[in-house]
Amino acid sequence: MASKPAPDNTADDQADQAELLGLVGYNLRRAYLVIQSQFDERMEKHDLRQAEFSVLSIVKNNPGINQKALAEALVVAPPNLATLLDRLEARGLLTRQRNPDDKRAQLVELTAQGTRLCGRALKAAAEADDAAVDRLSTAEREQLKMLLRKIFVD
Amino acid sequence: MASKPAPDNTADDQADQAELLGLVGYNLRRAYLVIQSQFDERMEKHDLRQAEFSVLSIVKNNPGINQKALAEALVVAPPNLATLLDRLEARGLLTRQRNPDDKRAQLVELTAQGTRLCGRALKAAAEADDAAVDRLSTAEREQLKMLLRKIFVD
DNA sequence: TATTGTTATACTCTATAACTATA
DNA sequence: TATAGTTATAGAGTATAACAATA
Repeated sequence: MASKPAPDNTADDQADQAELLGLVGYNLRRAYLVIQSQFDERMEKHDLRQAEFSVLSIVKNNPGINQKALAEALVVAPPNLATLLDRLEARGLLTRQRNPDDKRAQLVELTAQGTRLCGRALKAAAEADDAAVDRLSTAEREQLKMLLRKIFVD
Repeated sequence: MASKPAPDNTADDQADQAELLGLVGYNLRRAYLVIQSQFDERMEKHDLRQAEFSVLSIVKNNPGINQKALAEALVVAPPNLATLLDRLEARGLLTRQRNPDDKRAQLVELTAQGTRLCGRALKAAAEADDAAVDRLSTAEREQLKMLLRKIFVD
Protein backbone atom coordinates (compact mmCIF):
# COMPACT_ATOMS: atom_id res chain seq x y z
CA MET A 1 0.00 0.00 0.00
CA ALA A 2 2.70 2.50 0.99
CA SER A 3 4.70 3.63 -2.00
CA LYS A 4 6.72 6.22 -0.10
CA PRO A 5 9.13 4.90 2.51
CA ALA A 6 10.10 8.29 3.92
CA PRO A 7 7.43 9.91 6.14
CA ASP A 8 8.87 13.33 5.45
CA ASN A 9 6.25 15.79 4.31
CA THR A 10 8.20 19.00 4.56
CA ALA A 11 8.24 19.27 0.78
CA ASP A 12 4.85 19.24 -0.87
CA ASP A 13 4.49 15.87 -2.42
CA GLN A 14 1.09 14.40 -3.05
CA ALA A 15 -0.74 13.66 0.16
CA ASP A 16 -1.75 10.09 0.94
CA GLN A 17 -5.56 9.99 0.73
CA ALA A 18 -6.02 6.22 0.76
CA GLU A 19 -8.15 6.28 3.89
CA LEU A 20 -10.65 8.76 2.46
CA LEU A 21 -10.63 7.11 -0.94
CA GLY A 22 -11.84 3.92 0.71
CA LEU A 23 -15.14 5.68 1.42
CA VAL A 24 -17.79 5.83 -1.30
CA GLY A 25 -18.91 9.19 0.06
CA TYR A 26 -15.56 10.85 -0.49
CA ASN A 27 -15.29 9.57 -4.06
CA LEU A 28 -18.84 10.73 -4.64
CA ARG A 29 -18.05 14.22 -3.41
CA ARG A 30 -14.90 14.52 -5.50
CA ALA A 31 -16.67 13.35 -8.65
CA TYR A 32 -19.56 15.67 -7.91
CA LEU A 33 -17.21 18.65 -7.73
CA VAL A 34 -15.89 17.84 -11.21
CA ILE A 35 -19.30 17.50 -12.82
CA GLN A 36 -20.56 20.59 -11.02
CA SER A 37 -17.73 22.69 -12.38
CA GLN A 38 -18.28 21.39 -15.92
CA PHE A 39 -21.96 22.14 -15.55
CA ASP A 40 -21.51 25.66 -14.20
CA GLU A 41 -19.02 26.50 -16.92
CA ARG A 42 -21.40 25.53 -19.70
CA MET A 43 -24.54 26.86 -18.06
CA GLU A 44 -23.14 30.32 -17.47
CA LYS A 45 -24.15 31.55 -20.91
CA HIS A 46 -27.74 30.57 -20.14
CA ASP A 47 -27.54 32.25 -16.72
CA LEU A 48 -28.90 29.10 -15.10
CA ARG A 49 -27.85 27.48 -11.88
CA GLN A 50 -28.22 23.77 -11.28
CA ALA A 51 -31.36 24.03 -9.19
CA GLU A 52 -32.88 26.38 -11.77
CA PHE A 53 -32.19 24.02 -14.63
CA SER A 54 -33.70 21.15 -12.64
CA VAL A 55 -36.83 23.20 -12.04
CA LEU A 56 -37.22 23.98 -15.72
CA SER A 57 -36.76 20.35 -16.73
CA ILE A 58 -39.26 18.99 -14.19
CA VAL A 59 -41.84 21.67 -15.00
CA LYS A 60 -41.42 21.11 -18.72
CA ASN A 61 -42.13 17.43 -18.30
CA ASN A 62 -44.84 17.92 -15.67
CA PRO A 63 -46.79 20.98 -16.77
CA GLY A 64 -49.15 22.26 -14.09
CA ILE A 65 -47.21 20.62 -11.28
CA ASN A 66 -47.70 22.33 -7.92
CA GLN A 67 -44.88 23.62 -5.76
CA LYS A 68 -45.19 20.94 -3.14
CA ALA A 69 -44.66 18.15 -5.67
CA LEU A 70 -41.90 20.15 -7.30
CA ALA A 71 -40.13 20.71 -3.98
CA GLU A 72 -40.36 17.00 -3.18
CA ALA A 73 -39.11 15.89 -6.57
CA LEU A 74 -36.09 18.17 -6.37
CA VAL A 75 -35.40 17.74 -2.64
CA VAL A 76 -35.55 21.50 -2.15
CA ALA A 77 -37.12 23.16 0.89
CA PRO A 78 -40.35 25.02 0.00
CA PRO A 79 -39.05 28.47 1.05
CA ASN A 80 -36.05 28.06 -1.22
CA LEU A 81 -38.22 26.88 -4.08
CA ALA A 82 -40.38 29.98 -3.69
CA THR A 83 -37.45 32.32 -4.23
CA LEU A 84 -36.12 30.12 -7.03
CA LEU A 85 -39.47 30.40 -8.81
CA ASP A 86 -39.63 34.16 -8.16
CA ARG A 87 -36.47 34.57 -10.16
CA LEU A 88 -37.49 32.29 -13.01
CA GLU A 89 -40.92 33.89 -13.18
CA ALA A 90 -39.40 37.39 -13.21
CA ARG A 91 -37.28 36.30 -16.17
CA GLY A 92 -40.42 35.22 -18.01
CA LEU A 93 -39.43 31.55 -18.06
CA LEU A 94 -42.45 30.20 -16.20
CA THR A 95 -45.84 31.16 -14.80
CA ARG A 96 -47.59 30.47 -11.51
CA GLN A 97 -51.40 30.30 -11.51
CA ARG A 98 -53.72 29.59 -8.61
CA ASN A 99 -55.36 26.19 -8.87
CA PRO A 100 -59.12 26.91 -9.16
CA ASP A 101 -59.86 23.61 -7.39
CA ASP A 102 -57.58 24.47 -4.44
CA LYS A 103 -56.72 28.11 -4.23
CA ARG A 104 -53.82 27.45 -1.86
CA ALA A 105 -51.88 25.69 -4.60
CA GLN A 106 -50.01 27.17 -7.54
CA LEU A 107 -49.87 25.49 -10.92
CA VAL A 108 -46.47 25.97 -12.48
CA GLU A 109 -45.92 25.95 -16.24
CA LEU A 110 -43.13 26.96 -18.58
CA THR A 111 -43.61 29.83 -20.98
CA ALA A 112 -42.60 29.39 -24.61
CA GLN A 113 -39.38 31.20 -23.75
CA GLY A 114 -38.80 28.90 -20.79
CA THR A 115 -39.33 25.85 -22.95
CA ARG A 116 -36.84 27.10 -25.52
CA LEU A 117 -34.23 27.91 -22.87
CA CYS A 118 -34.76 24.54 -21.20
CA GLY A 119 -34.08 22.81 -24.50
CA ARG A 120 -30.83 24.67 -25.03
CA ALA A 121 -29.83 24.15 -21.39
CA LEU A 122 -30.46 20.43 -21.65
CA LYS A 123 -27.98 20.25 -24.51
CA ALA A 124 -25.43 22.15 -22.43
CA ALA A 125 -26.05 19.88 -19.45
CA ALA A 126 -25.53 16.81 -21.59
CA GLU A 127 -22.28 18.27 -22.88
CA ALA A 128 -21.10 18.96 -19.34
CA ASP A 129 -21.98 15.40 -18.44
CA ASP A 130 -20.06 14.03 -21.40
CA ALA A 131 -17.02 16.12 -20.61
CA ALA A 132 -16.97 14.96 -17.00
CA VAL A 133 -17.32 11.26 -17.79
CA ASP A 134 -15.20 11.22 -20.92
CA ARG A 135 -13.00 8.46 -19.49
CA LEU A 136 -16.03 6.19 -19.11
CA SER A 137 -17.43 3.97 -21.85
CA THR A 138 -21.13 4.10 -22.68
CA ALA A 139 -21.64 0.89 -20.71
CA GLU A 140 -19.77 2.31 -17.74
CA ARG A 141 -21.88 5.48 -17.76
CA GLU A 142 -25.06 3.42 -17.65
CA GLN A 143 -23.58 1.22 -14.94
CA LEU A 144 -22.66 4.30 -12.92
CA LYS A 145 -26.14 5.79 -13.19
CA MET A 146 -27.65 2.49 -12.16
CA LEU A 147 -25.41 2.20 -9.10
CA LEU A 148 -26.07 5.79 -8.06
CA ARG A 149 -29.81 5.32 -8.45
CA LYS A 150 -29.65 2.39 -6.05
CA ILE A 151 -28.36 4.79 -3.42
CA PHE A 152 -31.10 7.39 -3.61
CA VAL A 153 -33.89 4.99 -4.63
CA ASP A 154 -36.74 6.85 -6.35
CA MET B 1 -37.88 8.59 12.57
CA ALA B 2 -38.18 6.91 9.19
CA SER B 3 -37.59 8.99 6.10
CA LYS B 4 -40.87 8.11 4.41
CA PRO B 5 -43.87 8.48 6.68
CA ALA B 6 -46.65 7.40 4.34
CA PRO B 7 -47.69 7.29 0.68
CA ASP B 8 -49.94 10.31 1.07
CA ASN B 9 -50.22 11.45 -2.56
CA THR B 10 -53.85 12.45 -2.53
CA ALA B 11 -53.87 13.96 -5.99
CA ASP B 12 -50.23 14.66 -6.82
CA ASP B 13 -48.50 11.72 -8.35
CA GLN B 14 -44.75 11.45 -8.57
CA ALA B 15 -43.20 13.90 -10.98
CA ASP B 16 -41.62 12.56 -14.14
CA GLN B 17 -37.87 13.07 -13.77
CA ALA B 18 -36.72 10.88 -16.64
CA GLU B 19 -34.96 13.73 -18.41
CA LEU B 20 -32.83 14.64 -15.39
CA LEU B 21 -32.21 11.00 -14.51
CA GLY B 22 -30.58 10.57 -17.89
CA LEU B 23 -27.76 12.81 -16.70
CA VAL B 24 -24.93 11.34 -14.64
CA GLY B 25 -24.61 14.65 -12.81
CA TYR B 26 -28.14 14.60 -11.49
CA ASN B 27 -27.83 11.03 -10.24
CA LEU B 28 -24.53 11.98 -8.66
CA ARG B 29 -26.08 14.90 -6.84
CA ARG B 30 -29.02 12.88 -5.56
CA ALA B 31 -26.78 10.08 -4.31
CA TYR B 32 -24.46 12.62 -2.73
CA LEU B 33 -27.34 14.14 -0.78
CA VAL B 34 -28.17 10.71 0.68
CA ILE B 35 -24.63 9.92 1.76
CA GLN B 36 -24.15 13.43 3.09
CA SER B 37 -27.20 13.14 5.30
CA GLN B 38 -26.12 9.73 6.61
CA PHE B 39 -22.71 11.17 7.29
CA ASP B 40 -23.93 14.28 9.08
CA GLU B 41 -26.29 12.23 11.22
CA ARG B 42 -23.54 9.94 12.46
CA MET B 43 -20.87 12.63 12.74
CA GLU B 44 -22.96 14.94 14.86
CA LYS B 45 -21.92 13.26 18.10
CA HIS B 46 -18.29 13.94 17.20
CA ASP B 47 -19.10 17.55 16.29
CA LEU B 48 -17.30 17.11 12.98
CA ARG B 49 -18.29 18.38 9.58
CA GLN B 50 -17.25 16.63 6.40
CA ALA B 51 -14.41 18.99 5.59
CA GLU B 52 -13.16 18.76 9.18
CA PHE B 53 -13.15 14.98 9.11
CA SER B 54 -11.29 15.03 5.80
CA VAL B 55 -8.67 17.34 7.29
CA LEU B 56 -8.15 15.05 10.28
CA SER B 57 -7.81 11.98 8.08
CA ILE B 58 -5.33 13.56 5.70
CA VAL B 59 -3.25 15.06 8.50
CA LYS B 60 -3.24 11.78 10.41
CA ASN B 61 -1.88 9.97 7.37
CA ASN B 62 0.45 12.79 6.36
CA PRO B 63 1.88 14.16 9.60
CA GLY B 64 3.71 17.45 9.12
CA ILE B 65 1.89 18.25 5.89
CA ASN B 66 1.77 21.95 5.10
CA GLN B 67 -1.38 23.91 4.42
CA LYS B 68 -0.78 24.30 0.71
CA ALA B 69 -0.58 20.55 0.16
CA LEU B 70 -3.54 20.03 2.45
CA ALA B 71 -5.63 22.58 0.58
CA GLU B 72 -4.75 20.97 -2.74
CA ALA B 73 -5.49 17.45 -1.55
CA LEU B 74 -8.90 18.45 -0.24
CA VAL B 75 -9.78 20.92 -3.00
CA VAL B 76 -10.38 23.65 -0.44
CA ALA B 77 -9.39 27.29 -0.95
CA PRO B 78 -6.51 28.33 1.34
CA PRO B 79 -8.50 31.03 3.18
CA ASN B 80 -11.20 28.52 4.00
CA LEU B 81 -8.65 25.98 5.15
CA ALA B 82 -7.15 28.57 7.49
CA THR B 83 -10.43 29.07 9.34
CA LEU B 84 -11.10 25.33 9.30
CA LEU B 85 -7.73 24.75 11.00
CA ASP B 86 -8.37 27.57 13.46
CA ARG B 87 -11.37 25.73 14.75
CA LEU B 88 -9.71 22.31 14.92
CA GLU B 89 -6.67 23.80 16.61
CA ALA B 90 -8.84 25.64 19.13
CA ARG B 91 -10.44 22.30 19.97
CA GLY B 92 -7.02 20.83 20.64
CA LEU B 93 -7.27 18.34 17.79
CA LEU B 94 -4.22 19.49 15.87
CA THR B 95 -1.20 21.77 16.04
CA ARG B 96 0.38 24.20 13.60
CA GLN B 97 4.12 24.81 13.84
CA ARG B 98 6.29 27.00 11.67
CA ASN B 99 8.59 24.99 9.44
CA PRO B 100 12.15 25.88 10.56
CA ASP B 101 13.38 25.27 6.98
CA ASP B 102 10.76 27.62 5.49
CA LYS B 103 9.22 29.91 8.01
CA ARG B 104 6.34 30.80 5.70
CA ALA B 105 4.97 27.29 5.96
CA GLN B 106 3.07 25.65 8.80
CA LEU B 107 3.52 22.00 9.64
CA VAL B 108 0.23 20.48 10.67
CA GLU B 109 -0.02 17.49 12.97
CA LEU B 110 -2.74 15.80 14.97
CA THR B 111 -2.61 15.82 18.74
CA ALA B 112 -3.21 12.57 20.59
CA GLN B 113 -6.77 13.74 21.11
CA GLY B 114 -7.14 14.48 17.42
CA THR B 115 -5.84 11.05 16.53
CA ARG B 116 -8.31 9.39 18.86
CA LEU B 117 -11.22 11.43 17.54
CA CYS B 118 -10.20 10.73 13.94
CA GLY B 119 -10.24 7.01 14.66
CA ARG B 120 -13.73 7.13 16.10
CA ALA B 121 -14.91 9.41 13.29
CA LEU B 122 -13.56 7.04 10.65
CA LYS B 123 -15.69 4.27 12.09
CA ALA B 124 -18.72 6.55 11.99
CA ALA B 125 -17.94 7.58 8.42
CA ALA B 126 -17.66 3.94 7.37
CA GLU B 127 -21.01 3.22 9.00
CA ALA B 128 -22.60 6.15 7.16
CA ASP B 129 -21.11 4.81 3.94
CA ASP B 130 -22.47 1.33 4.59
CA ALA B 131 -25.91 2.66 5.41
CA ALA B 132 -26.05 4.71 2.22
CA VAL B 133 -24.93 1.90 -0.07
CA ASP B 134 -26.71 -0.93 1.69
CA ARG B 135 -28.46 -1.95 -1.53
CA LEU B 136 -25.10 -2.46 -3.26
CA SER B 137 -23.05 -5.65 -3.09
CA THR B 138 -19.39 -5.50 -2.12
CA ALA B 139 -18.45 -5.85 -5.77
CA GLU B 140 -20.82 -3.06 -6.75
CA ARG B 141 -19.36 -0.75 -4.11
CA GLU B 142 -15.87 -1.31 -5.47
CA GLN B 143 -17.14 -0.85 -9.01
CA LEU B 144 -18.81 2.41 -8.02
CA LYS B 145 -15.68 3.79 -6.37
CA MET B 146 -13.66 2.84 -9.43
CA LEU B 147 -16.07 4.59 -11.79
CA LEU B 148 -16.20 7.70 -9.63
CA ARG B 149 -12.43 7.84 -9.41
CA LYS B 150 -12.24 7.85 -13.20
CA ILE B 151 -14.20 11.10 -13.13
CA PHE B 152 -11.99 13.07 -10.77
CA VAL B 153 -8.73 11.36 -11.79
CA ASP B 154 -6.18 11.61 -8.96
C1' DT C 1 9.18 39.00 -7.27
C1' DA C 2 6.94 34.79 -5.82
C1' DT C 3 4.98 31.95 -2.20
C1' DT C 4 2.61 30.66 2.37
C1' DG C 5 -0.77 31.77 5.01
C1' DT C 6 -4.12 35.17 6.98
C1' DT C 7 -7.98 38.58 7.28
C1' DA C 8 -11.97 40.44 5.55
C1' DT C 9 -15.72 40.04 2.73
C1' DA C 10 -19.31 38.58 -0.29
C1' DC C 11 -22.19 35.49 -2.53
C1' DT C 12 -24.58 31.15 -2.87
C1' DC C 13 -26.93 27.25 -0.66
C1' DT C 14 -29.51 25.38 2.78
C1' DA C 15 -32.48 25.26 6.91
C1' DT C 16 -36.06 27.00 10.15
C1' DA C 17 -39.56 29.88 12.25
C1' DA C 18 -43.42 32.63 11.62
C1' DC C 19 -46.77 34.32 8.79
C1' DT C 20 -51.10 34.31 4.98
C1' DA C 21 -54.73 32.30 2.77
C1' DT C 22 -57.09 28.75 1.95
C1' DA C 23 -59.09 24.04 3.12
C1' DT D 1 -56.62 22.10 12.59
C1' DA D 2 -53.99 21.16 8.64
C1' DT D 3 -51.91 22.41 4.19
C1' DA D 4 -49.64 25.41 0.23
C1' DG D 5 -46.95 28.88 -0.20
C1' DT D 6 -44.38 33.09 1.36
C1' DT D 7 -41.25 36.13 3.99
C1' DA D 8 -37.42 36.84 6.73
C1' DT D 9 -33.36 35.27 8.51
C1' DA D 10 -29.46 32.64 9.93
C1' DG D 11 -26.02 29.41 9.07
C1' DA D 12 -22.83 26.80 6.27
C1' DG D 13 -19.95 26.47 2.14
C1' DT D 14 -17.27 28.72 -1.22
C1' DA D 15 -14.70 32.31 -3.76
C1' DT D 16 -11.68 36.50 -4.26
C1' DA D 17 -8.92 40.54 -3.08
C1' DA D 18 -5.64 42.55 -0.18
C1' DC D 19 -2.26 41.95 3.13
C1' DA D 20 2.05 40.18 6.12
C1' DA D 21 5.96 37.45 6.55
C1' DT D 22 9.26 34.92 4.32
C1' DA D 23 11.73 33.13 0.38
